[in-house]
Amino acid sequence: MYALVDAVAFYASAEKVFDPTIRKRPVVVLTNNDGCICATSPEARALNIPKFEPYFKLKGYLNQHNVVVRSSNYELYADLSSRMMNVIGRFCDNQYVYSIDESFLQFKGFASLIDDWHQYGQEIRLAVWRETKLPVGVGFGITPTLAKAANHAAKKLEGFNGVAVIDDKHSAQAILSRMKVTDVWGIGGRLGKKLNLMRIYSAQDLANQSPKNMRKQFSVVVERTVEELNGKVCLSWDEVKQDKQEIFSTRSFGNRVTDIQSLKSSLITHCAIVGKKLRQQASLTNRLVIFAHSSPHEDKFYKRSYLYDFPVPTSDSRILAKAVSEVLPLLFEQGVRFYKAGVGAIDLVSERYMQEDLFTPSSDNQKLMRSIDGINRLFGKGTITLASEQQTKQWAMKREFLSPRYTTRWKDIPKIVC
DNA sequence: TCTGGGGTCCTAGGACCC
DNA sequence: TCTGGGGTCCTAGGACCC
Repeated sequence: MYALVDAVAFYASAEKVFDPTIRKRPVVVLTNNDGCICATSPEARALNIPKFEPYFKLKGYLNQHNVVVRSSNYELYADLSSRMMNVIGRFCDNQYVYSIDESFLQFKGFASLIDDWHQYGQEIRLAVWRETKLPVGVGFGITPTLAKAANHAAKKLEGFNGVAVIDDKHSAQAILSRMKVTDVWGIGGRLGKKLNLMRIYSAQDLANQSPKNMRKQFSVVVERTVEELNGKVCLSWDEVKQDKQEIFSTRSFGNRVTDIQSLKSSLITHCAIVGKKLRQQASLTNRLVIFAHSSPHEDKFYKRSYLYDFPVPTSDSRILAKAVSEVLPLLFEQGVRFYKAGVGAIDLVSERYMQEDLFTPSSDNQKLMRSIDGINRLFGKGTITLASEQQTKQWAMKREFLSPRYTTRWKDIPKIVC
């Protein structure tokens, strides 16, 4: 048995944790640079506020309905996320944190101890609420895809109250026939349109298809989805939590960047982020993509990207940063108003199978990098950085409606006034 | 005044090689 | 009369997710 547990409108709910005055009000949270709306509380959803629309287009409507607007407060969300994940992790044999607000659970030995999954789901919800004040939905299923579907039902369909269980053909059919095909994990708008043309409208319609045929018409991914909807596990636990094949860090700038120093310091910050993520999954990269471009909404779109090949695969942030320094003059052009830049590690290999180069002595210093990761974990992000990250913060993002970092900064700690 | 997210994986098509 | 291979690598764009 698997479960998927995730938070209801996580960012919006996180904003409500330490601010009870907005608990009952519509809340929206914006993406980086206050660009788009990326989370809507149930009250905001009731006002038909769409997700991923540019904020400036909806400003008037939001004001008119007295909607609370917040910038993304990642420090807060990351901390609340780890608290939430800790609580959830107590309830299963195996937990895989799939994104900031959702985790898959696997039940092996635990399963024999549980006789009522519905009740167990409610226990999880209650524990998370009691300890973090975050509302979560719980879906149980005999495959990961069915757990996802149950989770959708738990939160979006009438009559489930936050928990849904798919443990046989019957319960699967009852839920899948009430779901649109595009509500299935992995089926988006484009595929949905094509499927509709084939008279496949509900999730159950999709489950009724022949997997072989779906592979022919679409891809392996759709084939596996159909199998999973029918209770056959295709995404084994190891596959669900597979290592990433590529790791990117990219960001649009708070203000357009026109000088080479700012571009450099942003790119090197991205290197540090990518390096850290590589080390987290014990991977090394053979090549780095480095890119920068102007706004796609501008008349003449400037875009350049370069591939940098390392003689020896690495996860050392300093070596990644050196690649940026080399490529930078080719990337930068005077007069361009840069809108976004980033780096991506592609062609990853496991640390375990690292192939040393006979002629290039390794300058990779795993121990140093691990120590830096440890110090930053202990004393906070940014305690130790590469010097070139620091040179300028001109490019930092815009966050006009930022709430306090209640749990990660002493000066922001909530005060109780009697 | 101007404003438009971030991340991952897959695929089709082209270039190139023998 | 008409016909012409197979593999690898790269890139851009598509698709999906939250």
